Amino acid sequence: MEYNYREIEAKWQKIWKEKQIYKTEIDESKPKYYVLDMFPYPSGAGLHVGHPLGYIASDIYSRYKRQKGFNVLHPMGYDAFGLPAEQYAIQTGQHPAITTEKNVKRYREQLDKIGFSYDWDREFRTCDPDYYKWTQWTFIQLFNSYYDKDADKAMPISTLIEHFNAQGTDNLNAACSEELSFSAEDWQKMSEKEQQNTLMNYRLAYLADTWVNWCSGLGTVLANDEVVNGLSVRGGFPVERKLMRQWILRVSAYAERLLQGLEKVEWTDSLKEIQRNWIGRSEGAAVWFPLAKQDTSDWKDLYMGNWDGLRNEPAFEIFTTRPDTIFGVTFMVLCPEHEMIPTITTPEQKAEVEAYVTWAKNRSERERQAEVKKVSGVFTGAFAVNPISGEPIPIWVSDYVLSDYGTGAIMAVPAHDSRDFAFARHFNLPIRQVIAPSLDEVSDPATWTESMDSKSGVCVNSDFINGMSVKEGGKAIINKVVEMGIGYGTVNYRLRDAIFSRQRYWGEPFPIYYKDGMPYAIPENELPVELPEIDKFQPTETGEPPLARAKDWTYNGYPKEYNTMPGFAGSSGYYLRYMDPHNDKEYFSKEANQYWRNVDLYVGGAEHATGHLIYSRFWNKFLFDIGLSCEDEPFKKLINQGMIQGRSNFVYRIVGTNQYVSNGLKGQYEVTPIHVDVNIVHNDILDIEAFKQWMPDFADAEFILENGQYVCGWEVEKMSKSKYNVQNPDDLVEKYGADTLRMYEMFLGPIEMAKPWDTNGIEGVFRFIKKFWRLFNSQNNEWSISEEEPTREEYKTLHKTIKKIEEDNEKFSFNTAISAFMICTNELADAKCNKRKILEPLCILMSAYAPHITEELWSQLGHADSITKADFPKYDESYMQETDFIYPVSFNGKMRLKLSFPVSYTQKEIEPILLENADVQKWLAGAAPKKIIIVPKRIINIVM
RNA sequence: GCGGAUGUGGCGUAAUCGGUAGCCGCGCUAGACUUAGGAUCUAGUGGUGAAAGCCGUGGGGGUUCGAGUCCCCCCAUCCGCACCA
Repeated sequence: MEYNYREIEAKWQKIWKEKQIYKTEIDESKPKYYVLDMFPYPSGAGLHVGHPLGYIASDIYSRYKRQKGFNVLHPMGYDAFGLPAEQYAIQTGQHPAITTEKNVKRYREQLDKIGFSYDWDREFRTCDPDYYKWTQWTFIQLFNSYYDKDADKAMPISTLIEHFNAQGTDNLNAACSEELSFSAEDWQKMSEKEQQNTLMNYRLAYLADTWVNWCSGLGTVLANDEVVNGLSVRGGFPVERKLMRQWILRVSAYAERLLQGLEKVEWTDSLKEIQRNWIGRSEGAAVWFPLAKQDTSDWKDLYMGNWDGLRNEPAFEIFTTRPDTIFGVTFMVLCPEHEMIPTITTPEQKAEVEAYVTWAKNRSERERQAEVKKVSGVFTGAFAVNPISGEPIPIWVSDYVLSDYGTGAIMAVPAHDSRDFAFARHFNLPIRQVIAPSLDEVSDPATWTESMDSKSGVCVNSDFINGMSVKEGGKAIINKVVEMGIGYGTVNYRLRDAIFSRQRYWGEPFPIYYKDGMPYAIPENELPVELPEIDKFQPTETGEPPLARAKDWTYNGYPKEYNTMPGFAGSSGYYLRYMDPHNDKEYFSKEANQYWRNVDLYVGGAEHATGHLIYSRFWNKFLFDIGLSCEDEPFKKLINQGMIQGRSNFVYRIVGTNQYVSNGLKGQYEVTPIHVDVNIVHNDILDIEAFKQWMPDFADAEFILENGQYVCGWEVEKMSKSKYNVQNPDDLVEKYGADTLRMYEMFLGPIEMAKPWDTNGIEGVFRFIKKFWRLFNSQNNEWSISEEEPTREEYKTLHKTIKKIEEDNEKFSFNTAISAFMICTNELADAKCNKRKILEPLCILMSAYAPHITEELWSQLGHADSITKADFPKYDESYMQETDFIYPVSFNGKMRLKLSFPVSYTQKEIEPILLENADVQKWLAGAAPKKIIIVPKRIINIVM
């Protein structure tokens, strides 16, 4: 029989489906292994060859683990809510559910053709009400929880209410938006609304006015990782800052645990580093700088409020990582959004400050980022007091201080901070050195060209901390401010709370209604809150989100929330749902979770480093805290597949003509390179007729050829439609079959490396597959298998391959494994080996890579059961043992010749034979060797 | 600017511990079969040289009997972050 991949692949895909060969159930008799691909968004464009790269790798590993006796969970589904479908709905009026359904279907068709071993019974989509019910349920749990820092976990909000009833805020150590202080009595006296408002300060899902990334082009708010260079990732619309009332998740409460958890997971260093940077832990001190009265100089007198209640008096809380430099503070800077600005600005400065604040607030994020180096700011006219030195310092406003990091106010130390330095130089503010390499190496800051940001050195000009190191000085200052009651050592994180509201239609509705302006959760037994039908997918005329268009969008007469949840809501806990996807009583059963626990291997792109991979870790940790998930890290091992780049081809048009010159001759003309469809170019040779028909412009093109051919130029670029370098997996499956595509994708190189896709190379893998087929079939394409006992050499080839494949599978080195299959096939073909005892185990080895052809051969070998049920062959060391070893003999480290010695020979036995050898003599040329190094079974080196 | 990664033939890549640099493919060259070849098979293929040989893993230094691999300095490319106090 001839190798007919179309027939074979269709046949087995059908049988696997009918027999539900990949259906997975809990099986306590086997160890579990959970392999997951990152949740795909089914886009309208379908898959290109870059997408399945990770899927193929995870599929190979899943199949391998099954062969090794594991019960493997390998599911797939769709992250189906999202902006593209909704944008399309806005343009065309077509419901996003219809678009999504269509795209999902296309994705599924493409995936099915590649022969993946997913358990499709577990498939779900984030837009299924059966699934988003649990997204909403989790939101309610977050809403009803707060973070207790002493217990270091989430706790029910009812516990917090008990605490308030008993002792107010005394002894409370909870994550919050703002430090509050009230007694039990105060609490009890509050109205329900006031109490609800107070609780909002602590909830893990809370409602607050916040500065957001507003994208008017999309009509919604975006997360930080959805904005790049001030433009939306989807659509590329400009993004501005806007103050809006939003749902927010208190992710920051988990910052430390998110950081610590990275120690426990096997991710790449670079990915962990990206997360560490994103979390951005920095140790330092919080210090209150009191506002000064005018026209006095003693600071206790200057200070308008009383000493003890500094926290609540007119004072500015600042955060600094360099408390050791506090004697070098010469001014203070507030962010333009700082609430104290209107109160402290003096009448003379009012107009100027207001103008600056207005300008700064209205600037787009893009403008601000583009002009980071440009110094701007304004003096408020007010002074603060340095509480340690007692000096008055001017208070400035500048947008180099950010409102959402620290407290939006800083103590400026221009001598030791480059940004403060630039600001001081620009506005001519004093610069005072307080850190020097040593006590006698003080210099005049007026002569400096940059600040001294280094953390090594000693404190100078710093009163009681003079001579101390940066570290000691910092500690001393923290002790001092604690003693004075005006500060404390603390840790700040760059990680911000996640804004969770989107002003869009195509997302999960919030299970929330409003009573007296306060949000309340809809009872859990009434979930899901289903997405309503609306007439148009646009905001209302009054600017409300699309859900405001829904008829009767109320709960017991109270209005429901108009916002929907963001894209990351549904993808934050999906891996847990796969464990028990059809459960309508709970998110997932305890039993399923106890068995499957967490994802052992997660495969996907590095682009999710700061989005999905932070949010889902947060989500999982919360579910861990409330006793749902039994593991606090969701993804044990993670592999980032490298991007597949496109390989573009070019033709060169001579400027001003319709003449095209071949690549080798283009230097002689002035030319414009033009992208040409890679599908009409073969091995860089242009199909001229196809080119002429490709576009009307080229119909009467003329060519200047070299050696009778038109040679195209090429370049590695992003794979994109506009560059005509997109490769579609369907076309390749059609032309070569899924097994060849799977193997070629893996053969390209290490999985985590970015590499260009070059379709030319696929022929080599196709040839290999056909050669592999011919091991089982004679030259006349007749099935031909011998039952003869293999030779020792044949066994050696097999067992060498078993060993190599096992090692390579374990380390995800699939490219080298395929090379091993090729070597094995070449050796067996050379030996004309068609023996069952060799080919059967080889089939099993290769079935993880090429499931269709091996299943077909397996069945022809007479097996009734699927090859997917076969065990991984056992490696037998004894076939590797050799009596002789061929030593490379080098002179001064350069390999010159090879000599065979019995492996049992020692240095003493080898040396005399070696020195007598004629070739060795020739190389020695009469000289006596200084030293002879013999590493057993490795190398001989003669030093001359 | 900071952090991370990567540099090996014309191309994708390979090389457990420091031990034969270039495995496996693509492409290319020659040949066989063929009406034909973008099919198949065989042989060759890092550079240079007639050959012996010499030179070769981004560049420069070092350690070593021996360095693609370890150490120091530099260069290039890619990715991430970027007023984070």
